[in-house]
Amino acid sequence: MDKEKTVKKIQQFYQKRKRMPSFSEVAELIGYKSKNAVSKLVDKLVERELLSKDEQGRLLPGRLMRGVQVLGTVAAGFPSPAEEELCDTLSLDEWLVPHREATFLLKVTGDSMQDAGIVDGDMVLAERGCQPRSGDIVIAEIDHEWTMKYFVRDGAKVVLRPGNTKYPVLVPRCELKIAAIVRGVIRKY
Amino acid sequence: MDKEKTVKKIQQFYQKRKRMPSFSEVAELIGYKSKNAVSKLVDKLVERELLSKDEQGRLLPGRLMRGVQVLGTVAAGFPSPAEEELCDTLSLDEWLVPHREATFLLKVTGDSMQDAGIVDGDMVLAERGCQPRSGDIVIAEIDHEWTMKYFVRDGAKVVLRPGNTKYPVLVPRCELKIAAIVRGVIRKY
DNA sequence: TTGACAGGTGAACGATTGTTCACTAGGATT
DNA sequence: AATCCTAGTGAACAATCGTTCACCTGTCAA
Repeated sequence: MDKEKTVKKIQQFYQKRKRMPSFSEVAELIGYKSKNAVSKLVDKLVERELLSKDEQGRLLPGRLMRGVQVLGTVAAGFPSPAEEELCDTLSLDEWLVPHREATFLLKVTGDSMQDAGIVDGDMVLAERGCQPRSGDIVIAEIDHEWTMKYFVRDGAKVVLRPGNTKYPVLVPRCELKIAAIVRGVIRKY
Repeated sequence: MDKEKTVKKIQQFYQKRKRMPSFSEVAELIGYKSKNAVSKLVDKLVERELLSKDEQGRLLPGRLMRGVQVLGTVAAGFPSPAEEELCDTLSLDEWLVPHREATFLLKVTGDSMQDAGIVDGDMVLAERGCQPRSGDIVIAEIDHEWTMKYFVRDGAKVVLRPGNTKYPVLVPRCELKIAAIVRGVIRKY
């Protein structure tokens, strides 16, 4: 049986059932009648690092299961199908969210950050409990009002600068609380 | 044992081991000495839809395992911790990538789409094999050169319009191939 | 023709799975 | 004081898990 076909079948299984198949299930997937054949096949796939196994022998989902293919750049030309094989794969969840507990998603309204490429309707990935550095985009409460702005430290003074020349720079009068730092932007069409 | 604590322990286990724990493992996680207690506890968590089970009784990873919290909008004010409990969670992979096989990630170079909020260094999620509609952003080969532009249909004529007034509209001379449609944009800081 | 070898079958193995039963201890209610 | 209910223990159960063995085919090289 073709090894690539097997991996694809397992990928489909994983996507549908949200877990890795057992050896018997793999046998059923690719038409084998014996778990042993699967065992040998899996061992070879593990050797090639296309799959990996538990300490109990169970199959583990690797990057091939969750990820999305990563190709080159647009301007540099479109990669040919032959090159795609060599490319890496990436799990969006793992890539964008290193700390699940402290991270949340926020919908953006308004155009006050459009020069930063963040427009109305975008989703913003924010991480709580971090120390902001000058230049970071932050979710902040300034004088009892919530906004998303650039965090700029100018000597001892701290201001919030919008990413749009239409709006003024905000200087905190009585209070400034930084709730979270923006770690990523997501837009869906 | 606190039910929320249990779910969090399971979440940690899932994030570390990339699979759901067995009942014995759950028992070890939360300090039980009997699988039966776990069985009853899990049944209640399933009733509350905090977990779900296989047809074989095994635990399945739900949205709680993969997802990121979704909060409200920035301009509308920052939700209080009390509200967060009610909020939904979202798996980025499942949300952004409905068709894994046909989707890939591309790095953006240049500023030809900056008015669309796509700037240099962004990652773009593109889907192969779709019919583009007028107004979609596409990855295209025009006269043997690859670019990312708006796809605009004007009667029988088709042009590629950049998202930046600095650049001219592209009218295909000899050939225009649409390779993929841009489904999403991802930026990481 | 012979030998080696990869690929698959089928059956048995111990280990671990989720489920189920009987049972105990502690609170709360009646 | 008597009752009910929840929460947890411990042991037994069939089912399934991954592994391993002997065995049967082809195919390719010597």
